[in-house]
Amino acid sequence: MANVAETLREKGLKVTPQRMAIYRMLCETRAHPTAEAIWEKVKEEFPAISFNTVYTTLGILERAGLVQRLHVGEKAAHYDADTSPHIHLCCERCGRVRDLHKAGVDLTEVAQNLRAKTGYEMSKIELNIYGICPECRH
Amino acid sequence: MANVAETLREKGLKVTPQRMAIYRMLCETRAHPTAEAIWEKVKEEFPAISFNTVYTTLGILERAGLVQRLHVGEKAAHYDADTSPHIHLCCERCGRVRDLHKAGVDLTEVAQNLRAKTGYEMSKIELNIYGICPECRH
DNA sequence: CGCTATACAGTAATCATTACTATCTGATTA
DNA sequence: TAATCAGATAGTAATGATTACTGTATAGCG
Repeated sequence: MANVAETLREKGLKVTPQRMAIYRMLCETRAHPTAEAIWEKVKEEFPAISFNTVYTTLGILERAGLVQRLHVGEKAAHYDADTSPHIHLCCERCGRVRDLHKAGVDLTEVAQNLRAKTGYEMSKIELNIYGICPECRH
Repeated sequence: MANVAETLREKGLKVTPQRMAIYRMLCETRAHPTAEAIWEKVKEEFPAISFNTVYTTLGILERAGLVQRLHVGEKAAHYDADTSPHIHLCCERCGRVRDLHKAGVDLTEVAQNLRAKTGYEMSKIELNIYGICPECRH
């Protein structure tokens, strides 16, 4: 995370100002923004950037393993620069998504056990929990 | 499951032939079909049934707590008449979704622990694992 | 600097899902 | 059993997220 340009180059991606802005923004937030929210933020720096560029760039970053695409709920996807497997808590009222790293469940370990038991070659594990956050319960 | 009509009536839903066919089909399969697949199957019995009716009926059954709507992958939702919280294994090649009830993780217990720890009022828990199934690995 | 593959902006197309509307039907009451 | 009515159905249109396409611009490399 020290050098955004270097990280992109290591993955074989061309380094462009738009790409750097998108990836840097994701690394600096903990809010799990949607593509639209990322677009709004990056437009402050690049007023001419198109939504399409943001969207396709996020897909490129995901395929390069630099960001995680989250499918919480049924609406637009959220993005996370933390690619380690961890739990996501999603408030059904305000839509906010939070990380939960320590929860008594080691997802990597669960995946390892299941590989031996089921014969599946695991590639991704998603644990999403929905509910109402303390703030929304007044 | 003994009597589909009775189950619907208990939930305060009107009992119609289309509804019974949709719900019965879901109870009898273990394949986690999409709305489209359900439509194709039910059309054998009701050739005039519309996709929309299948789709909205599935939403009604979900809201009544009779079926579970699964968001595995990024494509169309899958449906499951088993509403207990359990793990879903999804093959990224053939798209098949399988249940996994015993996996060393008690999802209900995880949710209980998190409620105390985070203050969230949990309502739903989703654990999806993606990979390649043994069959698709040849 | 000049070349080439690829990124960008803008727009159009696709796909799942939801909304709308005019009939039709299951359940209830007389 | 017939009348009534809330809600279900079929058909179609609208929405919203995602993907595809196209002409131009730019990063990386010699």
